[in-house]
Amino acid sequence: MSLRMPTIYDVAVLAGVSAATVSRVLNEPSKVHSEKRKNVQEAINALKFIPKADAVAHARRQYKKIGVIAPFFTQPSFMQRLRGISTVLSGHHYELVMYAIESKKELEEYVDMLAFNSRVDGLIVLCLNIKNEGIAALMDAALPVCFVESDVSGFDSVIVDNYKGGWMAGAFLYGQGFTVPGFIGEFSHQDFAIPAADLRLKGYSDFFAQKGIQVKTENICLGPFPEENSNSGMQKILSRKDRPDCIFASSDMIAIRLMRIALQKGIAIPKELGLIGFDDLDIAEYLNLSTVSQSLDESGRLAAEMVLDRINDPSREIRKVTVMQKVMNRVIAV
Amino acid sequence: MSLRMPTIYDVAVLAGVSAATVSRVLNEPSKVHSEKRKNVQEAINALKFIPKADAVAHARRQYKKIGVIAPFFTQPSFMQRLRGISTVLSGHHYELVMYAIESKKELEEYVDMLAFNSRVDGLIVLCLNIKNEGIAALMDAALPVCFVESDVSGFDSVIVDNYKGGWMAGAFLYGQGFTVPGFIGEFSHQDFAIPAADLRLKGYSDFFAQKGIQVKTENICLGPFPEENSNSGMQKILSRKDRPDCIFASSDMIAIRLMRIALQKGIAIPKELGLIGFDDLDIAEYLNLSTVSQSLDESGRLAAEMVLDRINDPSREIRKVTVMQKVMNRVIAV
DNA sequence: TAGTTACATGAAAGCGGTTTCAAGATTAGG
DNA sequence: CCTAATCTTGAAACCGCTTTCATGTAACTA
Repeated sequence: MSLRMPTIYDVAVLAGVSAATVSRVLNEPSKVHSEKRKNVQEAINALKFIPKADAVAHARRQYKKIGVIAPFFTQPSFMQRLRGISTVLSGHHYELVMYAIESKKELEEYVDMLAFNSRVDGLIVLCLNIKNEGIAALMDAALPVCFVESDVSGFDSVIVDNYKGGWMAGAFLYGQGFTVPGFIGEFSHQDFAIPAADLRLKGYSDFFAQKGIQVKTENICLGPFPEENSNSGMQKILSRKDRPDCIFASSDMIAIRLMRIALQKGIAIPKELGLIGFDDLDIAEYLNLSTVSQSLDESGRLAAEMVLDRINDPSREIRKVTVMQKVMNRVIAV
Repeated sequence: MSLRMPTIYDVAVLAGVSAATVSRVLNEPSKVHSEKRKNVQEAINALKFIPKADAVAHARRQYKKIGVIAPFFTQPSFMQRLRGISTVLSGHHYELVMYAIESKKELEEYVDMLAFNSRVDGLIVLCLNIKNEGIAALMDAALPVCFVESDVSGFDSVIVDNYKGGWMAGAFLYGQGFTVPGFIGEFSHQDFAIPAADLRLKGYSDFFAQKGIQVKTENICLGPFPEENSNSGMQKILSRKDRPDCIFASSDMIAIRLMRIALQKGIAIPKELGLIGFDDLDIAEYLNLSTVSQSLDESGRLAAEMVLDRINDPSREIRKVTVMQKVMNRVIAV
């Protein structure tokens, strides 16, 4: 093990050229005479020279890093978005650095730091409610940012139409002949995260309202989950004589919980109970759960592409993309 | 928006001191006379100076970044490990950068790059089978590395005893009175990932063998999952007259799939069918699935701590930690 | 053949901090 | 009051590349 790794100067000396020339063969080989180029290459190989990413970044003021900030570990859906982001970034040789935030305070600190201390070339913000000061800081810093699930004026965003998603869930269940709608969901209790479930419920209710059907209060069950099992809200709703004949769960995680409870009670899905979730997590497909897909992977991909795009052209017009949603109708085969 | 962000030199000029002094008040305030220190602080505030992380890293040759390399998006368990890692790193102001690998080739490329081009201060390798050249490169680079789930000589590791885990699963089911053991699992088909399921099966079989019971071939169902639903291997096994009375699933994901199938068939768990998974994903608790916990969060935490430790003391002895496993006995309450 | 133009190259100036080292100013010790 | 030890400080080197700019050559025009 060599104590000191070779530098570009070592290569330059060995090849009998200047450091600038070595840099050129590394970055724009065509600009260097073929013969010299060959020498330099040999020197590079001989010394096993590999440019230090750090020094390159410093000189170019380009870090090749994109930050992703999100309350990662609260919902599995983030991971799926991350997958989409990761695919795009690694294809463009960008690093993905995770900032997992867990409190309002943390959020503010991270935003400030990311805005002003030159750590990343761009930022993707997932489902986070950044307040005005933070937004101003990001704007000031002229950092390329893409918001996912929130529409911040002056910034690119990937938008999820939760209201419409709820509407679609309603339409799906209604289309299957169900007429006594129920809802289970968990409203966000974190002040720094974007609330989504309530919008979904709104869309769902409005759909049924428009058909002259009301989603009754007693058929709405709000988390937090998991809770005590035996007398949980889900249990109770399903046990009632006049229980809803279908349920929209505001997320797949909640839906599979309900699914288990229902099956355990001997209630067949979807025969005796309509069920649709929201997200389309991998696990939904795995368990054959019908759900409203919000194209998680793709929303990640989109966000990553938008950030990369803006890095290349910081002055391009602001772009807002609404992600496609679709109902995944899956049959729980027997 | 200022076109140019203030540098340490701007601060120095404004405060009437040298850059070195500014650097000192930033890093070792006690070493600078209180009066000057006050001036400098004021200048810093006035200019809203924030040191560029990049420049600091370059000067200190310390990036404050730990890389985590793993086949992230293949198994949900990685995310839970990541959570443990993330907690520790953010507590120590280290960034977490994800390298998601998806092929053997990618693995080799990333390892080489991480070893020699100075991107990270340390590396955590999850469930990856790095071949000798790669190991040698890491060794050469003297990069602090911690392997999780593989024991590489000369490096710190967090080890999971999959054989023992399988054994424990067997003991659990046997302890509940089950005597016709079945197994479902998915053997790794990726040449770059650590195979775990087969070891678990081995431990499981050996436990029963030692009780004079054989895990019959026809009661073993190997993936890949998901497969065609109606005539899947899981379905078939559960439909047989002489079906096993208990099942060990090599991962929670597989277990919950089986759980759904069983409940749907009206087979009560654990009354009519014993079931235990492996991993203890969040979802296992959520669905009340009994499982062998491999302390995912903690294994992440441990790995992160070991890497940080070694960064601080590169010459400390190699450390191998075996992660605690325990059976989580959960009752699927009615 | 003289005058341009295009190409190839190296010196030197960044990038923005940290850290060593030596010197000057203070304080302490005798 | 003099010498030694301790504090404070700034100059300068350093981290390891990229990139601009000026210069020297070779290749093209007219």
